[in-house]
Amino acid sequence: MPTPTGRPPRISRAEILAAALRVIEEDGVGTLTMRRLAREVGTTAMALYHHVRDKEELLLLLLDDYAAGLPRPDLPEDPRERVVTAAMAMHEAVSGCPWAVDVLRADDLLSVGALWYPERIVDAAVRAGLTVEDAVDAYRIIWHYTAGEIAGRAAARRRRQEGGTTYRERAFAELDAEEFPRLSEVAGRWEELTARDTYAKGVRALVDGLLR
Amino acid sequence: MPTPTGRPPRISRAEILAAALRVIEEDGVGTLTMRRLAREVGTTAMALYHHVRDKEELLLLLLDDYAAGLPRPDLPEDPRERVVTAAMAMHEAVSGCPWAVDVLRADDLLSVGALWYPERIVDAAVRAGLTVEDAVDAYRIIWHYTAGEIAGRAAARRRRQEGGTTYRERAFAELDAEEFPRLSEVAGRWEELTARDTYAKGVRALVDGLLR
DNA sequence: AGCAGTTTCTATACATGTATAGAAAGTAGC
DNA sequence: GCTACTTTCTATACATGTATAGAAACTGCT
Repeated sequence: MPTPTGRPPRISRAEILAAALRVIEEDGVGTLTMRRLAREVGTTAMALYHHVRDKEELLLLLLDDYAAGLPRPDLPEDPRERVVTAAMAMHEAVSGCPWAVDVLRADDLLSVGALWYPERIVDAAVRAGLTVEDAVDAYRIIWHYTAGEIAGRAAARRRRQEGGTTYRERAFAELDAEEFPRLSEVAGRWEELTARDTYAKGVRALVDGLLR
Repeated sequence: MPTPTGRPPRISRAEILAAALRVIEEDGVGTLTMRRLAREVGTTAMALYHHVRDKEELLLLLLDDYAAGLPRPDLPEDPRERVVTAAMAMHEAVSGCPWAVDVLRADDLLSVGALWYPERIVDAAVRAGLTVEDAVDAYRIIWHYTAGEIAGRAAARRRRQEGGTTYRERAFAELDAEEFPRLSEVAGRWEELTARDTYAKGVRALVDGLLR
C-alpha cells in the first residue's frame, strides 16, 4: 500500500507504548489506565483502541519491547547447564518487568522480542538428546513453572504490602495437628521457609528430570 | 460471645456461597457478579461485603468448599509415586474448578479444605528422605508448576474460543528462520505439539529431580 | 466540486468491583 | 423507656475497561 487512505492518524502505536512506559516508570503500573494514557498522549481513551486491541495487548507489547532490549547472557557449553542458564535468564527477564504478572496468563512465552528464550531452551534440550517434540514439551513445562513461580511470588509480595489476615494464616490457625502433622510442624516457620528464592532449585530439578 | 449484639444479619456467608455456586453451575462463572449474587440472595451488592472481604475471597472460599468435598485418592506406598499421585490429584482438583483460575494468584495452596494436598506431598517428600525444609520447598515448587500449568491451559482454551489472531501467531509469522532455527522447525506444528497434556510428564520430571 | 469509501477519532454509555456515608435494628445499662 | 454502642444493611458514587454510534479527515473517481 503505497498511498494510505482514510483519515490520517494523529498518534501511533509506538507513541502510545512510549507514553505507557513513561507512566509506569514514573508512577507505577497501578496508575496506568487507558484514560490516563490517553491524556498523556493527548487523545481520548477510545482512540487508543485503534492502535491496540485491548489493555492486555498493550502490556504484552510493552513486555515484548522490554524483553527485546535485554542483553542475552552467554550460555555454557554443557546442554544441561545451558537449559538452566537460559531458563534463569528468562525468569529474570520476566520478573524484572513489573507489569508482566498481569500478562502471564499465556500458555507459552510469548512474543517477537522474547523468542530468544524458547529458541535457546529448545535448542539446548535437543542438543542434550531430546527429540524436537520432547524439547518443546520440556520448554513448555519450564515455562509453566516459571510463570507460576513469578505469579506466586508477586501475589506474596502484594499480600505482604496490603497486610491484613491472609487466608492462609487463618487456615494455619485452625490447623488440626492430628490430621496435618507435617504442616503443623512447619506452620510457625512458614513465612520464613517460603521467603527464600527457590526458582533455581526448581529449574535444576526440572531439567534433571527432563533430560535423562 | 454468648449474646450477639448489633443488628441481626439477614444473610449468612454460607447462604452467599450456596447462591454463588448455584449461579456458577447454572450460568457459568462469567455471569457471577456481585450484583447478580446480591439479587439471588435478596439483598444489595454492598451487603455481601460484610460477609466476604472481596470477590477474590468469595471465590477462594468457594474453591475451599469444593476441594474439601472431593474424594481423596489412595496413595501408593513408594514415596516418589506418592508425591506424584498427590500432585496429580491436586492438579485435577484445581483444574476441575472452573473459577479456580481467577484465584490462582496465590503463592501456595491454600485453604482449609485443600490442606490435604500439601500435607500429603510434604509428608511423602519427607518419607522419601528430604528434610522438612526441603520437603516444603519441593511442595511449593510443585505448586508453582501446577498453578502455572493450569493458568496457561486456561488461557489457551480461552484464546481458542475467542478466535482472532493470537499474538503468538503473529510472532511465528514473522519468524526469522536463520535466527530461530528450532522454532521455525516446529512453527507449523506448534498448535498440535502444545495440545497434549504434559502435566504428568512435568511432575514426574520434577519429582525425579527433587528426590534424589 | 461532489460523491463514495476508508480510516481515525470523539462522545456517550454501560457493567463491574468497591469505597463511603449514613440509616436501621438489635443489645446492655440505667 | 432512653441512651450509648454495635453490627448489618442501603443508597449513592466513582474509577475502570470497553462497546457503540457517528463525526471528521483524508484519498480517488467522476
